[in-house]
Amino acid sequence: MPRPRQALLSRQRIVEAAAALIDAEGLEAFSTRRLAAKLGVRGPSLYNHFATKDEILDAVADSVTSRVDVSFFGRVDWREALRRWGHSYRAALAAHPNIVPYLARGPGRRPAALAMADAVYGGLVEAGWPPARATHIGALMRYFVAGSALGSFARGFVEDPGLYAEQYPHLTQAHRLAEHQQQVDEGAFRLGLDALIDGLSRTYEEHIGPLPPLPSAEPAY
Amino acid sequence: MPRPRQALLSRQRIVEAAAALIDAEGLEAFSTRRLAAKLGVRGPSLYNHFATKDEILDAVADSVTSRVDVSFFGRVDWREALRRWGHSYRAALAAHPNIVPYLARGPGRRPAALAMADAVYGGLVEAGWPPARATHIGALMRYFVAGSALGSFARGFVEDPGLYAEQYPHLTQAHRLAEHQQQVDEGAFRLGLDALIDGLSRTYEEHIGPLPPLPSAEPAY
DNA sequence: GGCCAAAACTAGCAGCGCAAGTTTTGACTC
DNA sequence: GAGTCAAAACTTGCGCTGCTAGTTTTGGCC
Repeated sequence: MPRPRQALLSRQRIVEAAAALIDAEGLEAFSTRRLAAKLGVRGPSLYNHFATKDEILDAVADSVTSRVDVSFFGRVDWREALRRWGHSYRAALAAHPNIVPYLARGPGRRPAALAMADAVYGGLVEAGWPPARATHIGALMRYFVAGSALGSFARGFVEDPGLYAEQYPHLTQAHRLAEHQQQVDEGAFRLGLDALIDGLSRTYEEHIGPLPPLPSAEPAY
Repeated sequence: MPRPRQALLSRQRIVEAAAALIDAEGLEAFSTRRLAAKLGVRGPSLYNHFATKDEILDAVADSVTSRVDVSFFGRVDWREALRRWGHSYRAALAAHPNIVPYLARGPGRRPAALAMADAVYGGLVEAGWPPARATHIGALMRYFVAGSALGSFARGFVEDPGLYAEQYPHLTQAHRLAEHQQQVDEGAFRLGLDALIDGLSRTYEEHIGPLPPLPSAEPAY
């Protein structure tokens, strides 16, 4: 087939199909030929729109990042901003866990990732954090969120009671973790995020200054 | 070459060479043929010792995990145990960052990973944490450590001042992050780990009971 | 109406994981 | 000591991979 009257492909169509393929089958199963087949086209046609496979992955990664909400930095108390950002960030990544290892390479030249870093860093500095500490907080939040979205903790345990019973005296119930996967993973994330922000608040009070009381309820235990 | 008088390969030799290759060139560049070449052998010979490529990766992953120290769980205060474990865990993973995405799939059936989970969970329950919370703490620590070892935050920013100057008002210094990569990444990890443990301590006091004072110094700011 | 870039194609390269079958060696059994 | 068998290397080959090169047709612009 030579050039068709109506273009079959577009960057957006490719990115959407790529994201769907990665979600469904994982990063390793994602190949240019399989992606092309999904789009009704032969492999090399993709190279009319992207220079390399990595460029496609970059575009998918940035479309995921673009769904993270950072609008509240500079608008609400930094603790609350961090909390909302954390949840939004995790939700965006957990919706596409298979590209998280790729995302974790850092912002590179991806505009959405850079815009997110800009908003977070700016908001923290404005809130009184020294620049070096603002950098650290942005980094440690990425560590925690990326780690939590990278792969389920609960699903990492095999559903085979016999495996644990013998050798691992405290893991006799581990085979049931997969049943409660979402509660375990989300509960752990919430506990960690609340603890993190709580701990950072104390650091702030010790080294920077008093914090206003937060109107919101206590973190759920 | 038929069967040699002295076996050229062994599981241990393969695992060591595989770890070195992954460290040097990354998970994607790691292939059975390249690994075999490094060992002075043709690709398929590896299959006399491992059934699949994944089985080799499993063995590499477990050898990394086996270097994490969990000996202090049940022997020192849980806060101190968590702190030491966190640092040991991160050091082990950061020494081989390229296999972290593979490791993050969870313990599976790898003995070192299961032994680590067993020690941590047992120690936390013994310290008074309810079982569900002990699970959460194990999970959130893995999130944080794996995220921090997965990829440098600092190196994720391109060393190109021009990229940031125009569009990202707060990132004018981001191009210099790579210079201070280790300080940034380790500083962020330390700040986060201390905050995490601090926050968890308050949760403990609120819901479980009083904590003894810790003899060690305050966390460095 | 002529020209050129765009967007599809086919063919092909070097490398991939791994299965199948071959050969030689070493250890064990009688 | 002879016979047997598994172990550990090999070669060959399949279908897959990312990507390059060159081809054909189309549509928009001057």
